[in-house]
Amino acid sequence: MNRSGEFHPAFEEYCECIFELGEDDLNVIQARIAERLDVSRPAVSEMIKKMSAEGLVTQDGALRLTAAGQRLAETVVRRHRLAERFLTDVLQLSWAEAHHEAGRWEHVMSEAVELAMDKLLGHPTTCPHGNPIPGSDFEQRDLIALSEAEVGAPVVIRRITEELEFQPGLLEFLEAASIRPGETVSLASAAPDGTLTVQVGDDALGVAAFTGERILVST
Amino acid sequence: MNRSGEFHPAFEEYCECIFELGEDDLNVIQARIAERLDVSRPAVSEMIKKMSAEGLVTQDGALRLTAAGQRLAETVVRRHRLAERFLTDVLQLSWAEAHHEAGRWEHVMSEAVELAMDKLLGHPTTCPHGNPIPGSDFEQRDLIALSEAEVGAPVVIRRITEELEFQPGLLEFLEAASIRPGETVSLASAAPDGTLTVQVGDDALGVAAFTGERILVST
DNA sequence: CCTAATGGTTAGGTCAGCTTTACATTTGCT
DNA sequence: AGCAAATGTAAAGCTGACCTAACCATTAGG
Repeated sequence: MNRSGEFHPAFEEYCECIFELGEDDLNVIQARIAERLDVSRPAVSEMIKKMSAEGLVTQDGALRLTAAGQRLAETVVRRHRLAERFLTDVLQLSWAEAHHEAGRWEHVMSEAVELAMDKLLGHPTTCPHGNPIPGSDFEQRDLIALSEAEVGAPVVIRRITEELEFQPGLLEFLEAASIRPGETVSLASAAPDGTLTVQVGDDALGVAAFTGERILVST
Repeated sequence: MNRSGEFHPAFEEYCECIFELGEDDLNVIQARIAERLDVSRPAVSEMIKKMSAEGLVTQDGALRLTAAGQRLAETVVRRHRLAERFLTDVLQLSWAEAHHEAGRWEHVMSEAVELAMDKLLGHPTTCPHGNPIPGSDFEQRDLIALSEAEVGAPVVIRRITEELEFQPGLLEFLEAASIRPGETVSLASAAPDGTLTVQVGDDALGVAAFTGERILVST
């Protein structure tokens, strides 16, 4: 396996997870990693220890990726999101299929493939859900949560946060309802408990508070 | 991992190996598998026992794939060769890169990807080295070994046998020398020990006996 | 300020897929 | 037929990545 120096699916998976937790503005702690990767806390503890020994993370106070860890994480996330773009744009898979597939591809793509795919796709800056591709010339713009949008005002969907990809079936649901980057929608109403009613073309759609806070839009 | 019923990289690898040994008209025995997969004979013995229990192979007398084993093998080989085609034709990787990459992709591609890739590529019938893609409408034609060709007579390269892909560096060498399916070459001479001199355009190229016996051509 | 929940770690165990060493068979000649 | 080489298998052990049970440390609120 280990043909090219690095390459360690488990380390890659953990680095990616830490990276994405940071992206989602969540507390980067072992317990969160355990949840996302669906493994026990001891498993994470053990793994972090090994990664620490390998110089991928530090644990002085907070859990942080080292420069090497960051590099590895960005590589994996980049490959994941490029793969997703390829799978949806070229092979016409659905979001959900693409997401699962990419979760395996990311550990298997070589640098040559990464480069070739990037070129083939015309150097995309985001994955199909709008999350930025590390290393691309993605430009940050001011986004607000869908739940923060003004009722009645049109907004453009920009990004479905990585965290939502862990909600079973949600990607399929959002894709089917045309809640995807680039679509213009508006808030029909917001219930006191945070549940939203979103107007998508002629259709109204109920969106849970948790979800509404994790869909980013521009005004 | 195991989301879709089957999926067991090790079993896949062994089934594929058995399938390809058969393709190459070699004795399908554990010792050959051990060599090809670069593992110890006991490892193979153990694995075969498990695969036997899973109904993938039988061992009554000769080692044989069952119907289920054959199906799995064909799926993996099909994915491998489709991936190779994609990697060379679309992503412009070299043979050698494609071969290594495909060796990982084959275990990671879903059926959806397999179908989409097949369509994208226009239902190819062979991999870049000319080996047939299982499930495609590949048509067997009469081929002879390059070593059997008549000296001076032009022949068309059709197939670089799977066995040669295990010779380190050979794929790169052949590709660089334009020994690839579709090319017309001729035998300039054949030494008594079987070593060939092949005329490729304006260049002459020495080819080992072992290699010459495993490159198939049509007259 | 104390308790309950949350988070990290230790200890001990499992499982897959390997390894080496050793031994028992085949096979393939001459 | 006889013997060396080639092949299969048993035994014991390793490693990576996981698990549960149990325990301590920390945090957050009422």
